[in-house]
Amino acid sequence: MKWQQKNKGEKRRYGTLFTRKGSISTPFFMPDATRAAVRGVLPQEIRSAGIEALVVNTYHLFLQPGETLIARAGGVHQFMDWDGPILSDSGGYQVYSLIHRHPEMGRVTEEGAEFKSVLDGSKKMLTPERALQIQFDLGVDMMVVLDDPRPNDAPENEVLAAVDRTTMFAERSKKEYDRQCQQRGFTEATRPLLFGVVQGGVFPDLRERSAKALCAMSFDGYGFGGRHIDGEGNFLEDIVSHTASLLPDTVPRFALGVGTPKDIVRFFSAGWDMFDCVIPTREGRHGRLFVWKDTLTIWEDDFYETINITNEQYTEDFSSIDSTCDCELCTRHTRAYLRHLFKVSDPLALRLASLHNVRFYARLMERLREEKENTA
RNA sequence: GGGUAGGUGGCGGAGUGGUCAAUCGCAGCAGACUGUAAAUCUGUCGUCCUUCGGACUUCGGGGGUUCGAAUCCCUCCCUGCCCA
Repeated sequence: MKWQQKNKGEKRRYGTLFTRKGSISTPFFMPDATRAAVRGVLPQEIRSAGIEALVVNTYHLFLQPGETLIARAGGVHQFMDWDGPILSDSGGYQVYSLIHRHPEMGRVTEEGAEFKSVLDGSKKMLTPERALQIQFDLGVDMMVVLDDPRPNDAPENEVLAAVDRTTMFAERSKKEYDRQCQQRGFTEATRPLLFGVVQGGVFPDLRERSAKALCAMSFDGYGFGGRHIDGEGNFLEDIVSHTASLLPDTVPRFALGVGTPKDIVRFFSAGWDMFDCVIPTREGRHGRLFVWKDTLTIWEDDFYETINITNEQYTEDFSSIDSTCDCELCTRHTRAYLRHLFKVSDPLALRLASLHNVRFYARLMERLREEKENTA
């Protein structure tokens, strides 16, 4: 058993995920350490913020520095100094963000994803098998199969084809996974977890088709693939709930790339357990800070707000970013100081802001777990 | 003292008779960001008016030429560089 739910049968799920690097209470959030670093922040600081697991990226580490080097370094944990569980995304998102959004950057074929490297333009082939091999070389604890996400405005026939390709990729991935486990001598207790990713875009029947095919392969967990918002930014509540309902309730559900704090709460309420997103770090680097509205519970819609710290109004604001936050930034510095650090482009600004937002996300997950008695 | 290059919007710096309220960069102001091509990108950026629009005042100062001047002429002021 890799995941155990404490409140069986309920939609909002509280459980424990067991990985070979230890167990984690769900729901939980993983900051993205795409290139084996949570941009600008030390692993120790991430840990102190209450984060237990990270996400690294197969495609990016494959390109640089290469999985062989990381293997020689003793694996990605040792390489980046992170003891806790690490999940690697497969490069499937890059199929979407690089190839589908910029067709000149590559193409997806039946064989796999053919990328034009973002570093030097050279051709890089990522087959489902290769993606798995790389993840084994990285030495991560949770793996994701290569998938083929499509934009939500893609026509149904295109999404159907992507679903079937994702299914085919998943089959090959599973086969390669079993082969690798055997070859590397992993036991049931030491093997990394493998996640399949449900595609199907905005079409319920395609989500069903995808989930059904994947579930037949018995993955350790399933991901919500593609995007959960439409072109206007509306949350696709029905698709998110529907997709969760298609999955077995005995395994963890991973909402890939989710999301804003509000979206995470929505996903959780729809039955999802694991999250990762670039928002806390990227938006932190861009000067947007998450702040609690402390009179409200997280089940209400406006439980937080964001402030753009570079705005003029904070020039002489000597209060803390969030008086209820226990991060380095909030306990020791003022809004005016952080604004100043951004204005003079000091790297410290990026670090403090990222760390604060990560702490906000970690605290959000704590509150999701703590405030369960308030669930209706 | 002689020569020479120049003085343009907060700064740097284009433009050298109309299409110039004036390219562009920086700074400023605001917005975006969801499995990271992101310390990035977008908008705005003389003043005033509610606007896709309009009005007004600008290119060192003053005067002039012209239907029309940041651009041409005269004059004054100022700065850099070179020679004494």
